[in-house]
Amino acid sequence: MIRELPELVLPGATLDTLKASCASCSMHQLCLPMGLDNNDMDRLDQIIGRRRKVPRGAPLFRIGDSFQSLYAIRLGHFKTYQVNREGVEQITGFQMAGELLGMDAISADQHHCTGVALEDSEVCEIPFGSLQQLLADMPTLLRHFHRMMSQEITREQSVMLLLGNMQATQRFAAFLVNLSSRYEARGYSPHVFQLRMSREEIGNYLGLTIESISRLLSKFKKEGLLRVSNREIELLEPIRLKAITAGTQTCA
Amino acid sequence: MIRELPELVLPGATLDTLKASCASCSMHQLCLPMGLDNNDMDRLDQIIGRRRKVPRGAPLFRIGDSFQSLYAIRLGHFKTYQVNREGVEQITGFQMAGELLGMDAISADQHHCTGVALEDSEVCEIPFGSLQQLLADMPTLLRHFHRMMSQEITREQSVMLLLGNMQATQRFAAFLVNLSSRYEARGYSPHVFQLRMSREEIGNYLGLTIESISRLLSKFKKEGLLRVSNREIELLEPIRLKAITAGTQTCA
DNA sequence: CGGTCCATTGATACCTGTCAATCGCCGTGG
DNA sequence: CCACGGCGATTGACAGGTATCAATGGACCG
Repeated sequence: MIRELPELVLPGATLDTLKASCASCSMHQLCLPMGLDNNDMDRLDQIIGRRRKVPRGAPLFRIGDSFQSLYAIRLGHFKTYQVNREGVEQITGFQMAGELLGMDAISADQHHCTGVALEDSEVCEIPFGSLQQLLADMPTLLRHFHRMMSQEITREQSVMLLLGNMQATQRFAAFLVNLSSRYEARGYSPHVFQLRMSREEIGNYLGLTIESISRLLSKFKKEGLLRVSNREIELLEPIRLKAITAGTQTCA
Repeated sequence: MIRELPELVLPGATLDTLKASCASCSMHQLCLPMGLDNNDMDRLDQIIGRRRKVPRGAPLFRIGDSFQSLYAIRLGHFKTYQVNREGVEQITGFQMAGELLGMDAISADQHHCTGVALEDSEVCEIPFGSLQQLLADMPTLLRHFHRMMSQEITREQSVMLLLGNMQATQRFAAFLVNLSSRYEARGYSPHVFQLRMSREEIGNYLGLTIESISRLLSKFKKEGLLRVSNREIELLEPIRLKAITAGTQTCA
Protein backbone atom coordinates (compact mmCIF):
# COMPACT_ATOMS: atom_id res chain seq x y z
CA MET A 1 0.00 0.00 0.00
CA ILE A 2 2.73 2.46 0.86
CA ARG A 3 4.43 3.62 -2.27
CA GLU A 4 8.14 4.25 -2.21
CA LEU A 5 8.87 7.85 -2.93
CA PRO A 6 11.95 10.03 -2.83
CA GLU A 7 11.98 11.87 0.45
CA LEU A 8 14.17 14.54 -1.05
CA VAL A 9 13.81 15.93 -4.51
CA LEU A 10 16.65 14.74 -6.70
CA PRO A 11 18.64 17.20 -8.73
CA GLY A 12 17.49 17.19 -12.32
CA ALA A 13 13.91 16.33 -11.50
CA THR A 14 11.37 17.63 -13.97
CA LEU A 15 8.46 19.78 -12.97
CA ASP A 16 6.20 16.78 -13.21
CA THR A 17 8.23 14.59 -10.93
CA LEU A 18 8.45 17.48 -8.53
CA LYS A 19 4.71 17.74 -8.49
CA ALA A 20 4.31 14.04 -8.07
CA SER A 21 6.68 13.76 -5.18
CA CYS A 22 5.12 16.78 -3.59
CA ALA A 23 1.66 15.36 -3.78
CA SER A 24 2.64 11.99 -2.57
CA CYS A 25 4.61 13.04 0.42
CA SER A 26 2.02 15.17 2.04
CA MET A 27 -0.97 13.32 0.73
CA HIS A 28 0.40 10.02 1.83
CA GLN A 29 0.25 11.25 5.33
CA LEU A 30 -3.17 12.68 4.80
CA CYS A 31 -4.75 9.84 2.96
CA LEU A 32 -3.08 6.58 3.73
CA PRO A 33 -4.65 6.18 7.13
CA MET A 34 -8.02 6.31 5.44
CA GLY A 35 -7.27 3.48 3.02
CA LEU A 36 -7.04 5.12 -0.36
CA ASP A 37 -5.82 2.71 -3.00
CA ASN A 38 -3.07 3.41 -5.51
CA ASN A 39 -5.50 4.25 -8.24
CA ASP A 40 -7.16 6.91 -6.17
CA MET A 41 -3.79 8.22 -5.12
CA ASP A 42 -2.68 8.63 -8.71
CA ARG A 43 -5.73 10.62 -9.59
CA LEU A 44 -5.25 12.72 -6.52
CA ASP A 45 -1.66 13.43 -7.48
CA GLN A 46 -2.81 14.92 -10.73
CA ILE A 47 -4.77 17.73 -9.17
CA ILE A 48 -2.24 18.71 -6.59
CA GLY A 49 -0.85 22.10 -7.35
CA ARG A 50 2.64 23.38 -6.94
CA ARG A 51 4.77 22.91 -3.92
CA ARG A 52 5.49 26.08 -2.04
CA LYS A 53 8.13 27.01 0.50
CA VAL A 54 7.03 29.25 3.34
CA PRO A 55 9.82 30.86 5.36
CA ARG A 56 9.55 31.23 9.11
CA GLY A 57 7.14 34.00 10.03
CA ALA A 58 5.67 34.32 6.55
CA PRO A 59 1.92 34.06 6.04
CA LEU A 60 0.53 31.27 3.89
CA PHE A 61 -2.80 33.07 3.73
CA ARG A 62 -4.31 36.03 5.53
CA ILE A 63 -7.72 36.88 6.90
CA GLY A 64 -9.81 38.16 4.04
CA ASP A 65 -7.76 36.54 1.28
CA SER A 66 -10.00 35.01 -1.32
CA PHE A 67 -10.17 31.26 -1.02
CA GLN A 68 -8.49 29.30 -3.80
CA SER A 69 -6.76 26.32 -2.28
CA LEU A 70 -6.36 24.12 0.71
CA TYR A 71 -2.83 23.49 1.89
CA ALA A 72 -1.32 20.22 2.98
CA ILE A 73 1.70 20.75 5.18
CA ARG A 74 4.60 18.79 3.80
CA LEU A 75 7.24 19.97 6.20
CA GLY A 76 7.33 22.29 9.18
CA HIS A 77 4.81 23.84 11.55
CA PHE A 78 2.17 26.54 11.27
CA LYS A 79 -0.11 28.52 13.51
CA THR A 80 -3.50 29.92 12.58
CA TYR A 81 -4.99 32.92 14.31
CA GLN A 82 -7.98 35.17 14.19
CA VAL A 83 -7.92 38.87 14.98
CA ASN A 84 -10.69 40.51 16.92
CA ARG A 85 -11.88 44.03 16.28
CA GLU A 86 -9.36 45.42 18.75
CA GLY A 87 -6.62 43.91 16.63
CA VAL A 88 -5.75 41.31 19.25
CA GLU A 89 -4.66 37.94 17.88
CA GLN A 90 -6.15 34.71 19.11
CA ILE A 91 -4.34 31.60 17.99
CA THR A 92 -6.85 28.94 17.01
CA GLY A 93 -4.45 26.10 16.33
CA PHE A 94 -0.98 24.78 15.70
CA GLN A 95 -0.56 22.51 12.71
CA MET A 96 2.21 20.14 11.80
CA ALA A 97 3.32 18.13 8.77
CA GLY A 98 0.55 15.93 7.47
CA GLU A 99 -2.26 18.27 8.47
CA LEU A 100 -4.54 20.31 6.27
CA LEU A 101 -4.98 24.07 6.39
CA GLY A 102 -7.68 26.39 5.14
CA MET A 103 -10.91 24.48 5.63
CA ASP A 104 -12.55 27.36 7.43
CA ALA A 105 -12.40 29.37 4.20
CA ILE A 106 -14.80 27.17 2.25
CA SER A 107 -17.90 28.67 3.81
CA ALA A 108 -17.53 32.22 2.57
CA ASP A 109 -14.88 31.87 -0.13
CA GLN A 110 -12.47 33.82 1.97
CA HIS A 111 -10.09 33.01 4.77
CA HIS A 112 -11.28 33.65 8.29
CA CYS A 113 -7.90 33.22 9.87
CA THR A 114 -4.28 33.86 9.01
CA GLY A 115 -1.85 30.97 8.66
CA VAL A 116 1.79 31.66 9.46
CA ALA A 117 4.82 29.35 9.35
CA LEU A 118 6.47 28.84 12.73
CA GLU A 119 9.64 27.69 11.01
CA ASP A 120 10.79 27.32 7.42
CA SER A 121 8.08 25.10 6.01
CA GLU A 122 6.75 23.61 2.85
CA VAL A 123 3.19 23.03 1.73
CA CYS A 124 1.34 21.54 -1.19
CA GLU A 125 -1.32 23.68 -2.69
CA ILE A 126 -4.57 21.87 -3.46
CA PRO A 127 -6.81 23.95 -5.71
CA PHE A 128 -10.24 23.54 -4.24
CA GLY A 129 -12.06 23.64 -7.56
CA SER A 130 -10.12 20.68 -8.89
CA LEU A 131 -10.47 18.85 -5.62
CA GLN A 132 -14.22 19.19 -5.72
CA GLN A 133 -14.44 17.72 -9.20
CA LEU A 134 -12.35 14.82 -8.05
CA LEU A 135 -14.41 14.31 -4.92
CA ALA A 136 -17.54 14.03 -7.04
CA ASP A 137 -16.47 10.76 -8.62
CA MET A 138 -14.24 9.32 -5.93
CA PRO A 139 -16.46 8.26 -3.05
CA THR A 140 -13.49 7.06 -1.03
CA LEU A 141 -11.77 10.39 -1.24
CA LEU A 142 -15.02 12.23 -0.59
CA ARG A 143 -15.56 10.26 2.57
CA HIS A 144 -12.00 10.92 3.59
CA PHE A 145 -12.33 14.61 3.02
CA HIS A 146 -15.46 14.75 5.14
CA ARG A 147 -13.66 12.93 7.88
CA MET A 148 -10.92 15.50 7.85
CA MET A 149 -13.32 18.42 8.07
CA SER A 150 -15.21 16.68 10.82
CA GLN A 151 -12.00 16.01 12.66
CA GLU A 152 -11.27 19.71 12.59
CA ILE A 153 -14.66 20.38 14.15
CA THR A 154 -13.95 17.81 16.85
CA ARG A 155 -10.53 19.26 17.52
CA GLU A 156 -11.95 22.71 17.99
CA GLN A 157 -14.63 21.41 20.31
CA SER A 158 -11.99 19.97 22.57
CA VAL A 159 -10.21 23.31 22.65
CA MET A 160 -13.51 24.89 23.65
CA LEU A 161 -13.67 22.38 26.47
CA LEU A 162 -10.15 23.28 27.46
CA LEU A 163 -10.77 27.03 27.41
CA GLY A 164 -14.21 26.78 28.94
CA ASN A 165 -13.65 24.75 32.05
CA MET A 166 -10.04 23.94 32.73
CA GLN A 167 -7.63 25.69 35.07
CA ALA A 168 -4.27 26.90 33.84
CA THR A 169 -2.38 23.82 35.05
CA GLN A 170 -4.82 21.48 33.35
CA ARG A 171 -4.79 23.48 30.13
CA PHE A 172 -1.05 23.41 29.86
CA ALA A 173 -0.83 19.70 30.66
CA ALA A 174 -3.48 19.04 28.01
CA PHE A 175 -1.49 21.08 25.54
CA LEU A 176 1.67 19.05 26.14
CA VAL A 177 -0.17 15.73 26.01
CA ASN A 178 -1.82 16.74 22.76
CA LEU A 179 1.48 17.65 21.12
CA SER A 180 3.01 14.46 22.43
CA SER A 181 0.35 12.23 20.93
CA ARG A 182 0.47 14.02 17.60
CA TYR A 183 4.21 13.54 17.36
CA GLU A 184 3.81 9.92 18.31
CA ALA A 185 1.21 9.42 15.59
CA ARG A 186 3.72 10.78 13.10
CA GLY A 187 6.48 8.47 14.18
CA TYR A 188 8.44 10.95 16.27
CA SER A 189 9.30 10.56 19.91
CA PRO A 190 6.29 11.37 22.06
CA HIS A 191 8.53 12.26 24.99
CA VAL A 192 11.25 14.44 23.55
CA PHE A 193 10.41 17.19 21.11
CA GLN A 194 10.93 20.81 20.25
CA LEU A 195 8.31 23.41 20.99
CA ARG A 196 8.01 25.19 17.68
CA MET A 197 6.11 28.10 19.18
CA SER A 198 7.11 30.78 21.67
CA ARG A 199 5.82 30.95 25.23
CA GLU A 200 3.73 33.87 24.13
CA GLU A 201 2.09 31.83 21.39
CA ILE A 202 1.37 28.99 23.77
CA GLY A 203 -0.15 31.42 26.24
CA ASN A 204 -2.25 33.05 23.58
CA TYR A 205 -3.55 29.68 22.40
CA LEU A 206 -4.39 28.55 25.93
CA GLY A 207 -5.95 31.83 27.00
CA LEU A 208 -3.12 32.52 29.46
CA THR A 209 -0.27 35.02 29.72
CA ILE A 210 3.33 34.36 28.91
CA GLU A 211 4.17 34.67 32.61
CA SER A 212 1.69 31.96 33.50
CA ILE A 213 3.22 29.62 30.95
CA SER A 214 6.64 30.32 32.35
CA ARG A 215 5.48 29.64 35.89
CA LEU A 216 3.76 26.43 34.84
CA LEU A 217 6.92 25.21 33.15
CA SER A 218 8.90 25.92 36.31
CA LYS A 219 6.27 24.22 38.43
CA PHE A 220 6.23 21.10 36.24
CA LYS A 221 10.01 21.07 36.26
CA LYS A 222 10.05 21.29 40.05
CA GLU A 223 7.54 18.44 40.23
CA GLY A 224 9.79 16.27 38.11
CA LEU A 225 7.19 16.05 35.37
CA LEU A 226 9.46 17.30 32.64
CA ARG A 227 12.79 18.76 31.70
CA VAL A 228 13.00 21.85 29.58
CA SER A 229 15.76 23.85 28.04
CA ASN A 230 14.59 26.70 25.89
CA ARG A 231 12.29 25.05 23.40
CA GLU A 232 13.59 21.52 23.83
CA ILE A 233 11.23 19.59 26.07
CA GLU A 234 11.25 16.14 27.60
CA LEU A 235 8.22 14.64 29.26
CA LEU A 236 9.44 12.54 32.17
CA GLU A 237 6.10 11.35 33.52
CA PRO A 238 3.56 11.25 30.70
CA ILE A 239 1.16 9.19 32.80
CA ARG A 240 0.99 11.75 35.57
CA LEU A 241 0.71 14.47 32.95
CA LYS A 242 -2.30 12.74 31.46
CA ALA A 243 -3.80 12.41 34.91
CA ILE A 244 -3.48 16.15 35.40
CA THR A 245 -5.13 16.71 32.03
CA ALA A 246 -8.02 14.54 33.10
CA GLY A 247 -8.30 16.46 36.34
CA THR A 248 -7.79 13.36 38.46
CA GLN A 249 -4.55 14.71 39.86
CA THR A 250 -4.00 18.24 41.06
CA CYS A 251 -0.24 18.37 40.64
CA ALA A 252 0.57 19.40 44.20
CA MET B 1 -37.41 29.94 -6.06
CA ILE B 2 -39.24 29.54 -2.78
CA ARG B 3 -41.73 26.73 -3.04
CA GLU B 4 -45.02 27.05 -1.27
CA LEU B 5 -45.37 24.40 1.35
CA PRO B 6 -47.84 23.71 4.11
CA GLU B 7 -46.37 25.04 7.33
CA LEU B 8 -48.50 22.63 9.28
CA VAL B 9 -49.17 19.08 8.29
CA LEU B 10 -52.74 18.74 7.08
CA PRO B 11 -54.93 16.03 8.51
CA GLY B 12 -55.15 13.12 6.12
CA ALA B 13 -51.68 13.63 4.72
CA THR B 14 -49.99 10.48 3.48
CA LEU B 15 -46.64 9.32 4.70
CA ASP B 16 -45.08 10.65 1.52
CA THR B 17 -46.49 14.11 1.81
CA LEU B 18 -45.42 14.12 5.43
CA LYS B 19 -41.89 13.30 4.41
CA ALA B 20 -41.94 15.87 1.68
CA SER B 21 -43.16 18.64 3.89
CA CYS B 22 -40.68 17.64 6.52
CA ALA B 23 -37.78 17.76 4.15
CA SER B 24 -38.81 20.98 2.59
CA CYS B 25 -39.35 22.92 5.73
CA SER B 26 -36.01 22.33 7.29
CA MET B 27 -34.05 21.93 4.11
CA HIS B 28 -35.50 25.09 2.68
CA GLN B 29 -33.87 26.97 5.44
CA LEU B 30 -30.68 25.04 5.02
CA CYS B 31 -30.37 25.15 1.29
CA LEU B 32 -32.20 28.09 -0.19
CA PRO B 33 -29.60 30.63 0.79
CA MET B 34 -27.09 28.61 -1.17
CA GLY B 35 -29.08 28.67 -4.38
CA LEU B 36 -30.25 25.11 -4.87
CA ASP B 37 -32.72 24.83 -7.70
CA ASN B 38 -36.03 22.97 -7.54
CA ASN B 39 -34.66 19.92 -9.25
CA ASP B 40 -31.93 19.53 -6.68
CA MET B 41 -34.42 20.13 -3.93
CA ASP B 42 -36.66 17.34 -5.15
CA ARG B 43 -33.83 14.88 -5.20
CA LEU B 44 -32.81 15.99 -1.76
CA ASP B 45 -36.30 15.48 -0.48
CA GLN B 46 -36.15 11.86 -1.48
CA ILE B 47 -33.31 10.94 0.82
CA ILE B 48 -34.56 12.77 3.84
CA GLY B 49 -35.49 10.32 6.51
CA ARG B 50 -38.32 10.45 8.94
CA ARG B 51 -39.26 13.43 10.98
CA ARG B 52 -38.71 13.01 14.66
CA LYS B 53 -40.07 14.84 17.66
CA VAL B 54 -37.65 15.42 20.53
CA PRO B 55 -39.24 16.47 23.82
CA ARG B 56 -37.60 19.07 26.03
CA GLY B 57 -34.57 17.64 27.79
CA ALA B 58 -34.39 14.51 25.66
CA PRO B 59 -31.18 13.60 23.85
CA LEU B 60 -31.14 13.46 20.06
CA PHE B 61 -27.83 11.62 20.20
CA ARG B 62 -25.28 10.90 22.91
CA ILE B 63 -21.52 10.81 23.07
CA GLY B 64 -20.40 7.46 21.77
CA ASP B 65 -23.55 6.72 19.78
CA SER B 66 -22.68 5.27 16.40
CA PHE B 67 -23.06 7.79 13.63
CA GLN B 68 -25.93 7.18 11.24
CA SER B 69 -27.50 10.49 10.39
CA LEU B 70 -27.19 14.21 10.44
CA TYR B 71 -30.14 16.13 11.84
CA ALA B 72 -31.70 19.28 10.45
CA ILE B 73 -33.59 21.16 13.13
CA ARG B 74 -37.10 21.83 11.91
CA LEU B 75 -38.46 23.39 15.03
CA GLY B 76 -37.08 24.26 18.44
CA HIS B 77 -33.67 24.66 20.01
CA PHE B 78 -30.86 22.31 21.00
CA LYS B 79 -27.63 22.40 22.91
CA THR B 80 -24.59 20.22 22.29
CA TYR B 81 -22.08 19.43 24.99
CA GLN B 82 -18.98 17.41 25.60
CA VAL B 83 -18.08 15.75 28.88
CA ASN B 84 -14.55 15.75 30.18
CA ARG B 85 -13.04 12.89 32.12
CA GLU B 86 -14.23 14.35 35.40
CA GLY B 87 -17.77 14.14 34.09
CA VAL B 88 -18.11 17.91 33.80
CA GLU B 89 -20.21 19.12 30.88
CA GLN B 90 -18.99 21.80 28.53
CA ILE B 91 -21.61 23.18 26.18
CA THR B 92 -20.12 23.62 22.73
CA GLY B 93 -23.06 25.26 21.03
CA PHE B 94 -26.71 26.24 20.92
CA GLN B 95 -28.55 25.41 17.72
CA MET B 96 -31.84 26.69 16.38
CA ALA B 97 -34.27 25.81 13.61
CA GLY B 98 -32.57 25.69 10.25
CA GLU B 99 -29.23 24.51 11.60
CA LEU B 100 -27.57 21.16 11.16
CA LEU B 101 -26.46 18.84 13.96
CA GLY B 102 -24.02 15.96 14.10
CA MET B 103 -21.23 16.95 11.76
CA ASP B 104 -18.56 16.25 14.36
CA ALA B 105 -19.50 12.56 14.21
CA ILE B 106 -18.37 12.01 10.63
CA SER B 107 -14.70 11.73 11.51
CA ALA B 108 -14.87 8.65 13.70
CA ASP B 109 -18.32 7.27 12.91
CA GLN B 110 -19.45 8.08 16.40
CA HIS B 111 -20.77 11.15 18.13
CA HIS B 112 -18.32 13.25 20.10
CA CYS B 113 -20.93 15.31 21.81
CA THR B 114 -24.44 14.91 23.12
CA GLY B 115 -27.32 16.85 21.58
CA VAL B 116 -30.27 17.69 23.82
CA ALA B 117 -33.48 19.58 23.06
CA LEU B 118 -33.88 22.79 25.06
CA GLU B 119 -37.62 22.75 24.37
CA ASP B 120 -40.01 20.43 22.58
CA SER B 121 -38.42 20.24 19.17
CA GLU B 122 -38.57 18.50 15.85
CA VAL B 123 -35.79 17.38 13.54
CA CYS B 124 -35.41 15.74 10.17
CA GLU B 125 -33.10 12.79 10.07
CA ILE B 126 -30.73 12.75 7.11
CA PRO B 127 -29.10 9.33 6.71
CA PHE B 128 -25.49 10.11 5.96
CA GLY B 129 -24.99 7.19 3.61
CA SER B 130 -27.76 8.35 1.33
CA LEU B 131 -26.60 11.92 1.57
CA GLN B 132 -23.13 10.95 0.42
CA GLN B 133 -24.43 9.16 -2.63
CA LEU B 134 -26.44 12.20 -3.50
CA LEU B 135 -23.52 14.55 -2.94
CA ALA B 136 -21.44 12.55 -5.38
CA ASP B 137 -23.57 13.53 -8.34
CA MET B 138 -24.91 16.88 -7.23
CA PRO B 139 -22.04 19.36 -7.29
CA THR B 140 -24.26 22.17 -6.08
CA LEU B 141 -25.33 20.25 -3.05
CA LEU B 142 -21.79 19.04 -2.43
CA ARG B 143 -20.53 22.57 -2.42
CA HIS B 144 -23.32 23.58 -0.12
CA PHE B 145 -22.57 20.79 2.29
CA HIS B 146 -18.92 21.77 2.44
CA ARG B 147 -19.91 25.32 3.15
CA MET B 148 -22.00 24.19 6.08
CA MET B 149 -19.20 22.14 7.58
CA SER B 150 -16.79 24.97 7.04
CA GLN B 151 -19.21 27.37 8.66
CA GLU B 152 -19.25 25.14 11.72
CA ILE B 153 -15.46 25.33 11.86
CA THR B 154 -15.61 29.10 11.59
CA ARG B 155 -18.24 29.33 14.28
CA GLU B 156 -16.17 27.30 16.68
CA GLN B 157 -13.13 29.40 15.97
CA SER B 158 -15.01 32.49 17.00
CA VAL B 159 -16.02 30.80 20.24
CA MET B 160 -12.35 30.03 20.81
CA LEU B 161 -11.63 33.71 20.35
CA LEU B 162 -14.36 34.53 22.81
CA LEU B 163 -13.14 32.07 25.43
CA GLY B 164 -9.48 32.78 24.83
CA ASN B 165 -9.23 36.54 25.12
CA MET B 166 -12.45 38.20 26.12
CA GLN B 167 -13.52 39.36 29.57
CA ALA B 168 -16.81 38.26 31.05
CA THR B 169 -18.67 41.42 30.00
CA GLN B 170 -17.44 41.11 26.44
CA ARG B 171 -18.29 37.42 26.27
CA PHE B 172 -21.82 37.93 27.40
CA ALA B 173 -22.38 40.86 25.05
CA ALA B 174 -21.01 38.75 22.19
CA PHE B 175 -23.38 35.96 23.14
CA LEU B 176 -26.40 38.24 23.02
CA VAL B 177 -25.34 39.86 19.76
CA ASN B 178 -24.81 36.45 18.23
CA LEU B 179 -28.26 35.23 19.21
CA SER B 180 -29.78 38.47 17.99
CA SER B 181 -28.24 38.22 14.54
CA ARG B 182 -29.24 34.60 14.18
CA TYR B 183 -32.84 35.37 15.01
CA GLU B 184 -32.76 38.27 12.59
CA ALA B 185 -31.42 36.02 9.83
CA ARG B 186 -34.38 33.72 10.42
CA GLY B 187 -36.94 36.46 10.22
CA TYR B 188 -37.56 36.90 13.91
CA SER B 189 -37.12 40.08 15.88
CA PRO B 190 -33.46 40.69 16.59
CA HIS B 191 -34.32 42.79 19.63
CA VAL B 192 -36.94 40.82 21.49
CA PHE B 193 -36.54 37.11 22.01
CA GLN B 194 -36.71 34.30 24.51
CA LEU B 195 -33.58 32.81 25.98
CA ARG B 196 -34.16 29.10 25.47
CA MET B 197 -31.38 28.12 27.85
CA SER B 198 -30.97 28.56 31.59
CA ARG B 199 -28.46 30.95 33.15
CA GLU B 200 -26.44 27.94 34.07
CA GLU B 201 -26.26 26.80 30.46
CA ILE B 202 -25.24 30.25 29.28
CA GLY B 203 -22.54 30.37 31.93
CA ASN B 204 -21.28 26.94 31.02
CA TYR B 205 -21.10 27.88 27.34
CA LEU B 206 -19.26 31.14 28.05
CA GLY B 207 -16.88 29.67 30.60
CA LEU B 208 -18.47 31.64 33.43
CA THR B 209 -20.56 30.82 36.51
CA ILE B 210 -24.26 31.26 36.85
CA GLU B 211 -23.63 34.04 39.36
CA SER B 212 -21.53 35.96 36.86
CA ILE B 213 -24.28 35.71 34.26
CA SER B 214 -26.77 36.96 36.78
CA ARG B 215 -24.56 39.90 37.70
CA LEU B 216 -23.94 40.75 34.06
CA LEU B 217 -27.65 40.76 33.34
CA SER B 218 -28.20 43.10 36.28
CA LYS B 219 -25.35 45.32 35.17
CA PHE B 220 -26.64 45.54 31.59
CA LYS B 221 -30.10 46.25 32.93
CA LYS B 222 -28.76 49.05 35.13
CA GLU B 223 -26.87 50.49 32.13
CA GLY B 224 -30.09 50.59 30.15
CA LEU B 225 -28.72 48.15 27.60
CA LEU B 226 -31.55 45.70 27.92
CA ARG B 227 -34.69 44.70 29.72
CA VAL B 228 -35.09 41.20 31.02
CA SER B 229 -37.84 39.29 32.72
CA ASN B 230 -37.03 35.66 33.33
CA ARG B 231 -36.09 34.36 29.92
CA GLU B 232 -37.74 37.12 27.90
CA ILE B 233 -35.11 39.58 26.80
CA GLU B 234 -35.21 42.88 24.97
CA LEU B 235 -32.08 44.54 23.62
CA LEU B 236 -32.52 48.28 23.99
CA GLU B 237 -29.19 49.45 22.61
CA PRO B 238 -27.88 46.90 20.12
CA ILE B 239 -25.29 49.34 18.82
CA ARG B 240 -23.69 49.85 22.20
CA LEU B 241 -23.90 46.12 22.79
CA LYS B 242 -21.97 45.49 19.60
CA ALA B 243 -19.42 48.07 20.66
CA ILE B 244 -18.89 46.20 23.90
CA THR B 245 -18.47 42.97 21.96
CA ALA B 246 -15.80 44.61 19.84
CA GLY B 247 -14.06 45.88 22.95
CA THR B 248 -14.33 49.50 21.89
CA GLN B 249 -16.59 50.32 24.79
CA THR B 250 -16.04 49.17 28.34
CA CYS B 251 -19.62 49.45 29.54
CA ALA B 252 -18.91 51.72 32.52
C1' DC C 1 31.23 42.21 23.28
C1' DG C 2 26.95 44.56 23.50
C1' DG C 3 22.18 44.84 22.12
C1' DT C 4 17.82 42.89 21.58
C1' DC C 5 14.41 39.74 22.32
C1' DC C 6 12.47 36.21 24.92
C1' DA C 7 11.96 33.92 29.30
C1' DT C 8 11.92 33.82 34.26
C1' DT C 9 10.69 35.39 38.77
C1' DG C 10 8.56 38.37 42.26
C1' DA C 11 4.95 41.70 44.19
C1' DT C 12 0.52 43.29 43.74
C1' DA C 13 -4.17 44.03 41.92
C1' DC C 14 -8.24 42.66 39.79
C1' DC C 15 -11.55 39.71 38.00
C1' DT C 16 -14.35 36.05 38.63
C1' DG C 17 -15.22 31.80 41.34
C1' DT C 18 -16.95 30.05 45.60
C1' DC C 19 -19.96 29.97 49.42
C1' DA C 20 -24.08 31.42 51.52
C1' DA C 21 -28.46 33.69 52.15
C1' DT C 22 -32.58 35.40 50.11
C1' DC C 23 -35.88 36.07 46.65
C1' DG C 24 -39.38 34.88 43.35
C1' DC C 25 -41.73 32.07 40.22
C1' DC C 26 -44.48 28.01 39.67
C1' DG C 27 -46.56 23.73 40.30
C1' DT C 28 -48.68 20.76 43.79
C1' DG C 29 -51.76 19.50 47.11
C1' DG C 30 -54.68 20.49 50.93
C1' DC D 1 -58.07 29.67 46.85
C1' DC D 2 -54.16 29.59 49.51
C1' DA D 3 -50.08 27.36 51.75
C1' DC D 4 -46.17 24.95 50.92
C1' DG D 5 -42.04 23.29 48.79
C1' DG D 6 -38.65 23.23 45.23
C1' DC D 7 -35.84 25.06 41.88
C1' DG D 8 -33.72 28.67 39.45
C1' DA D 9 -32.14 33.38 39.85
C1' DT D 10 -30.30 37.23 42.36
C1' DT D 11 -27.28 39.49 45.48
C1' DG D 12 -23.53 39.95 48.87
C1' DA D 13 -19.03 38.79 51.18
C1' DC D 14 -14.90 36.75 50.56
C1' DA D 15 -11.12 33.96 48.57
C1' DG D 16 -8.30 32.38 45.02
C1' DG D 17 -6.34 32.15 40.53
C1' DT D 18 -4.26 34.80 36.93
C1' DA D 19 -3.23 39.13 34.96
C1' DT D 20 -0.48 43.04 35.33
C1' DC D 21 3.59 45.54 36.26
C1' DA D 22 8.38 45.54 37.01
C1' DA D 23 13.02 43.86 37.36
C1' DT D 24 16.33 40.48 36.25
C1' DG D 25 18.37 36.81 33.65
C1' DG D 26 19.89 34.38 29.64
C1' DA D 27 20.25 33.18 24.65
C1' DC D 28 21.11 34.52 20.12
C1' DC D 29 23.05 37.59 16.66
C1' DG D 30 25.37 41.19 14.63
